Amino acid sequence: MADIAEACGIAKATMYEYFRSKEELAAEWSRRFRREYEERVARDVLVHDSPSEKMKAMIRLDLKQIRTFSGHFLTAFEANAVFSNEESSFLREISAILTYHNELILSIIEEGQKRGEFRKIDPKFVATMLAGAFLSLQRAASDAKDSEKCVFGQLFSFPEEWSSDLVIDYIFHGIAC
Amino acid sequence: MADIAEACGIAKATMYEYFRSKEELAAEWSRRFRREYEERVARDVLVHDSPSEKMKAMIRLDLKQIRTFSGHFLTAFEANAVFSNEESSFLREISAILTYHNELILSIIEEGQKRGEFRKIDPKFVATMLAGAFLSLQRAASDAKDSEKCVFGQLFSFPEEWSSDLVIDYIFHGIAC
Amino acid sequence: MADIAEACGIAKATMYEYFRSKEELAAEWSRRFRREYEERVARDVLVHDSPSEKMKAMIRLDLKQIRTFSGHFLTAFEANAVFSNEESSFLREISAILTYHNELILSIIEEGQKRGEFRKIDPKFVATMLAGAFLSLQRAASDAKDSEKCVFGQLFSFPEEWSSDLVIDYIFHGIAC
Amino acid sequence: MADIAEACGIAKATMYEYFRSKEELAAEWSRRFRREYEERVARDVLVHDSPSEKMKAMIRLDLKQIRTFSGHFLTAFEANAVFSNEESSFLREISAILTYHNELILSIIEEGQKRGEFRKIDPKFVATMLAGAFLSLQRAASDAKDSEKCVFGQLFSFPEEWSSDLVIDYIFHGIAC
DNA sequence: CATGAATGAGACTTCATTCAT
DNA sequence: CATGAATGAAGTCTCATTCAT
Repeated sequence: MADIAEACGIAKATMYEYFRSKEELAAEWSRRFRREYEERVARDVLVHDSPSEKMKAMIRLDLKQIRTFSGHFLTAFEANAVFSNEESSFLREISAILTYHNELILSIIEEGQKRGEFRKIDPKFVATMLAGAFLSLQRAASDAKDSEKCVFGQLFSFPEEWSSDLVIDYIFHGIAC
Repeated sequence: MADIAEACGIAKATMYEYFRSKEELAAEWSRRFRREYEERVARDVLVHDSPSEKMKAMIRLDLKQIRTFSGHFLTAFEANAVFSNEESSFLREISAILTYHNELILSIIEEGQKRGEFRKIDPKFVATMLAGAFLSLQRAASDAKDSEKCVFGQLFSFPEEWSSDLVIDYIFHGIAC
Repeated sequence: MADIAEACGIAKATMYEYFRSKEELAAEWSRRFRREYEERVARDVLVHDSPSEKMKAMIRLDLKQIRTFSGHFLTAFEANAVFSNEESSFLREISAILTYHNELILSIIEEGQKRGEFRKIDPKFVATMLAGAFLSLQRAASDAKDSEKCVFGQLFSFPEEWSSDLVIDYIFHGIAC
Repeated sequence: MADIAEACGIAKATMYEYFRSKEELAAEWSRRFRREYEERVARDVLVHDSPSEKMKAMIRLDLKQIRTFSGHFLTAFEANAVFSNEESSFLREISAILTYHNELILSIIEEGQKRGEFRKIDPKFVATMLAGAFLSLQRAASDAKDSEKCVFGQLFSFPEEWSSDLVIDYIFHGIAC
């Protein structure tokens, strides 16, 4: 709280005028991110008809998100490890974000399998793989920005060449020839 | 520190006979994990000749690790977000683990591309994707164990069916038909 | 201060237009209570000639006060324990209320002893006893209103039957046959 | 907590080695006081047969307590006003002390009325009166010790002459001739 | 070697108070 | 005159760490 207050140029006490607690601040941050993300999905992803197109659109959206707000999904993911109180409105929001993302992937995969566009792999497994891919890219992007907190950055830094086309190609066709 | 001491059945103060600080304890834990992992890689992965076989062996090893010590890679990954002091011996070790893992993948991929076994994709990108995949599986495994701290677990729980063959198939051939 | 402002339907800051500080607000509240009490004493108590009648009138007045504004004397009494800053205008006022009450009792008792209406007991002691009696009744009345904060209320609740006649009889003749 | 720590010559943090919270510290203090008081009552009061003697013994005990530990009953009484959280182990203890004291008085009075030693006055009322008397004496004693926090002390200071005989006489026979 | 006891530094939070508008 | 917004000071509590025994 002290660090955030200082970064905002206000006093610690001032933060409590806007958020009841640290918990509530984090929850509100998550809530806004989720709402914004859901709107974008509705606008950019769900408008497509073909599951393959939906999948590609989602990958493009996620990559754009990652480049713009590097850290959101990542923090959401990690927050789970740091906060583990019961009855945490923050954790509940975090959970809602990840659940939403997973179910989105799930529904796309399942529809794609029905239509014969995707192979028959356990869709939950695919969703897990994709979530991991985005998480890792996110991490790379975040390291690129803040080289002090860097782990992956020493090796990779999410360069421009890692376009959505590259990601789509990898996810659709794997590494084998 | 109190929790660890209790779990070990010793007094908090006793821990400082063996480790200079919490930081150093974590660093030592990472160090041992890395050494052990490197030994296994030498024994199980590097013995293979073909890059494809090496890759498959590595996937099998990582999955076994995940099922056995669910939490190590994950914690390593997340630790980066929690600890961000400069001059942290722990962070340096964490970084060493991830760097080792990445360079292992890198070298396998590059060799495989030379031999024509893998497609020409930026090997750093592939390493990032693979790291993400393992991370996500790890998370699923960890959620499966402790359903209270669960995020992904509400959907996925790393079932037995997610065999190394499934992971290999996905990574080698992607989701497209 | 926030609670009081809300109860008054004004902003916290507005309170500082009328009172320099929380301290001063409390002091003014005490001052008004004391003035009002002194007026009532002049009107209802001092008009009597006989000390016994004065004493009875005072008991009746105090009981009425207790039933009407349960909490004033009590708060005055307890405030002493909570606020203990030196140089407190509030404490000085509180002290003035209790001092006034004590000296009133004192003068009645002393006159009553001169006239042979009361036994020869240290009048200061009697004043202390009477103050305690009123305090305890006040507490009972306050508990009766707010049973959540109740301590005595679990046993006693200041019922209607505890009339001024009962109090007068007890104070005049004690418990012995 | 800071004040108590300083008075004990230890660090604030050290207090939390012995008491889980401020609340628990207060509760433990109350608990010990109550146990000690109950033991004394069993030893000095309940051994008597006649209710009058019991009453006198209790008055003597309370006065001795007041002179020795000035502040306990008083603080117990006032604590009720300061702490008003639900689920407060402290408040529960405080309540237990006052309830114990009240029920002791009640039982003595009722027995005394049966045996014809006391007049027929509502015993709950008498208990309330007596509690008030002790409270007021306690306050006087406390003021006498700490003249800075003094309210009553400006008038009264619980002199030696206020013996238990004086209190007994007053409570048994009142102020009238 | 092991530890009970102690603690400094810092975390989150509250509240009376101020001040520009 | 009234107030929304801001805050310093203080309060309760935690935790990694130290040290005498």
